[in-house]
Amino acid sequence: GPLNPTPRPTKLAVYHFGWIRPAWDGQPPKQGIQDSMEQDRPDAYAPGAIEKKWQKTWEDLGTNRFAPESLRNARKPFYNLMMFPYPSAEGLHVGNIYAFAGADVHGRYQRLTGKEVFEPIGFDAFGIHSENFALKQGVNPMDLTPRNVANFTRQLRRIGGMFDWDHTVNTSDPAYYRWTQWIFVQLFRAGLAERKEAPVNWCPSCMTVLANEQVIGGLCERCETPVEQRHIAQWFFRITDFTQRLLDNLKTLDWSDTTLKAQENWIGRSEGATLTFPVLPAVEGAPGGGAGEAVESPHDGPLISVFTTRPDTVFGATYMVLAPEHPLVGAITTPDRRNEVEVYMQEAAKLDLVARQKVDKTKTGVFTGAMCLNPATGEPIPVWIADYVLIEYGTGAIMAVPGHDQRDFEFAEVFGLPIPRVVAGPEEGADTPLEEAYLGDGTLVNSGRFDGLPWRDGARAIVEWLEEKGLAEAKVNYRLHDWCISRQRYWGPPIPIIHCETCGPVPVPEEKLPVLLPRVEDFKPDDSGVSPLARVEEWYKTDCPECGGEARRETDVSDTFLDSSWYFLRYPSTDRDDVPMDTEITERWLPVDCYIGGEEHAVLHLLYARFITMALKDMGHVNFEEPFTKFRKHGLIIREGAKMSKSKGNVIVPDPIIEEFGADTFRVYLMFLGPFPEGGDYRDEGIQGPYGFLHRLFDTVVSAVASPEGDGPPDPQVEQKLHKTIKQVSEQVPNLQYNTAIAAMMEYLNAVRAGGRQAARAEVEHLVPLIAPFAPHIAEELWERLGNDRSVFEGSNWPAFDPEKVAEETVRIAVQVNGKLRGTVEAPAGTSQEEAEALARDQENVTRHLEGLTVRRVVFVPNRLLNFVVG
RNA sequence: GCCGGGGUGGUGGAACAGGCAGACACAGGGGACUUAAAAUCCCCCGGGAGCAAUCCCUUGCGGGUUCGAGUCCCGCCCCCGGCACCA
Repeated sequence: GPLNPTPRPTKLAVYHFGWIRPAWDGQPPKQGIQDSMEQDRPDAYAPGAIEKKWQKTWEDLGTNRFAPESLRNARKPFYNLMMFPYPSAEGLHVGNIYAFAGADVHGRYQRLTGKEVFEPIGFDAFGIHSENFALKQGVNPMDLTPRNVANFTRQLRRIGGMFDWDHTVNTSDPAYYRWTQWIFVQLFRAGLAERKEAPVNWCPSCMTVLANEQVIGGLCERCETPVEQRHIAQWFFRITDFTQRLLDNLKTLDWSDTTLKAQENWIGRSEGATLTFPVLPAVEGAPGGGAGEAVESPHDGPLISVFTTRPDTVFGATYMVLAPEHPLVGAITTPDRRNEVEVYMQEAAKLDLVARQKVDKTKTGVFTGAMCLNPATGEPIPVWIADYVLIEYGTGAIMAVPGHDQRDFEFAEVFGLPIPRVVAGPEEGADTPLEEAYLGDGTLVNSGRFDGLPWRDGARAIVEWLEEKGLAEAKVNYRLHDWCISRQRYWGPPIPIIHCETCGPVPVPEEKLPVLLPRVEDFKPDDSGVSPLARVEEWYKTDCPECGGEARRETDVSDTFLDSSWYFLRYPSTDRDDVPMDTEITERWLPVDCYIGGEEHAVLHLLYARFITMALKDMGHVNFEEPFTKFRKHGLIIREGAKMSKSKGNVIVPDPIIEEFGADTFRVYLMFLGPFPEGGDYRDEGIQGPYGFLHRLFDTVVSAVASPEGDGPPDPQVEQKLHKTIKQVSEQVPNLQYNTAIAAMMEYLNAVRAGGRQAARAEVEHLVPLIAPFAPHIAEELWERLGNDRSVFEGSNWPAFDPEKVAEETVRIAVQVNGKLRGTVEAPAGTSQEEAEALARDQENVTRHLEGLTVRRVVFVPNRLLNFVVG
């Protein structure tokens, strides 16, 4: 250690495996507070010095770095991925460290079991977040980002993760976004990227378009400003072409259940039918229509088609509703209603999404004057427009069944429309009045020849019946929309398209990539609906790659989520600048073996990454379609009852804590707070526990090495406990049950030191690799002091337990009388019921409770419990 | 409203597959060592009764199944996260 300085090692060109004894240059590092208190004790735990020493050793020897050849030839590859951070100006926060430490524990564990673990980290540096911060500070993001990245890198090294710094990515680096643009071009060529004018979510504060996924309850997810609707030409990725595959593949993934469920809900599959309602010609006076007879043939007027999940209720459809934006509104509105309809449409357009989507808002709407034929009843029904019908879902129009849809019920009540019953519950008849929409199970009533059918069968029969007339079609609808990737901002990869008046949108040829983002001092977005790049004429003026004529570059940049949708594909191939992915290396290392990240990305990032991977598979660029074999979410760190945030003032800055206690202690503490997948409650004093534990561990191992008694045999009971501990930790660590694994090691160390006894080396040496994933520096130091000349992480140092030693020799059997504990007996394992009963009856407290009572039954669970049932 | 997850000491949290509730740790109290501190070590630590042995109560609430329920079933209450006029 620092006390035995050895010559400075020469940097060895040996990567990853096969390095020789680590050495250190002997310069005493700057000491933390705890270190300085220990400076007069030669064998005291000095985390600051130990951590400096080992970080330098790992760095000098390239312990965690892969040479391209090592990547190519790996025999037991394990790709351990964690979600890369956005490099904020504030630096790493505790939440980042929690996530990275937890993922690093997993990677280090895998490595201790002999896997070759690739654990990269990078920076999600493009995006509105960085840009807004740069604007606020009046700095150019091109200057700010490298500073933040440098600071993050320093902090990341300090926490002792086994990151491969030779394979890092920065999404704002042209060497990276060149390939992000390449992906855009591939999608364009495959017909998966298209430009269309569409109503989009516009954040008036961020002054850009947001994807649906970035609108939370009608508010911008970033600044919580109410989102407006705008119509702009945008680039969309056709993720909806993959909907069913994205849904079906979920079954094949080893992911957290909650994450799978979130994806499933987001995709939002609904089964139902599209039904067609013919609009009746506007006739003066009474609207026609032969009552009682179903429509027999399609007619030549406009048709309104609706999507419904309840075609069985079509007999109860007493009116129709179109979304105010529905294209047919203008065509069908009768002249006398035109003014009122116009006014309503304008009102609806003005409302922002929050106001419009208020569920408890009183229903509003207006009659268009048009009538439709209900295809089932043949009755004319009025067509309304109302803002509770959304243009973006289904067909933008509904058949309203007030008896069996609560929203329709409320609307019908406001406007005095009829509310017939067409489904009757078990206790109900055809005429049972409706107090509210009836949504339960039941059979059809008031539905002509379908009366009496259970509603599911009725639905099928009615669709078949209407299908024959060409008025219905079974249909599956999804909630998922195409992914709008255009952003009218500066800090992102320019979309690699050139607009030519004669050729239309032309992709920038692959060999001309990247389209460099120019340095622009005035990058403030404005309300114009176009990117600040549209103000840089010398940049956007260009020639058409096809006809050579004058053309204009696309001035929008792409969504940050596109940057992060493929970064894991790039990491192993960063040695190649001629291709996005090295085929051989990609086949060897992907898909990712284990991905650990926050649940906040359960739908956005994970869905986009799956989509991009699927698209690349179809185009032949990769040979798998699901990028993450296994995904585990980590929890959140709570402090003072809330998620850490600057506004709540409950943020913990990690650097001073690492300075005072060391990264090892901090890591162990974070992992000990609570179950990793659930998170935990950060309490400042709590770090004392893990600190004391590592301290005792250090003292115990050092004294076992130094003292002559340390060479003696292990105490049999301690040894038994050791094997049980190895078993427990080996089962829990791979399942991310870190808190209980640490507790087990603490318990074991307490047993080793019980009564202040001298520990034997044989009792503690296996503890070192067990703690190594959590506290890698102290583990290396102790491993060295135990006389090993190679890293504890080299080879397969994870200890095995001896099943015979795990088996109990004596057991404690609980003795109950009528289920209440009245004593325990110690007996050899495997003691029979008769023997156990005899032992139990020897106990005074047991006999006292049996006295004068008849034992009716005895329940015996071998090695665990004996229960006398008396009465 | 719908879909997840949860409710256990002063606190964070343990508890295999229905079998000794409260592991491990923090905070608190007492002690050893020390001029003093740090570090380390030992003891106590859910509530109530009792000198004690011991007994009673206790896992959000109310029922149930069982020899036995924190764990399973039924009905509630509350908290957290996600989705939400999605037809």
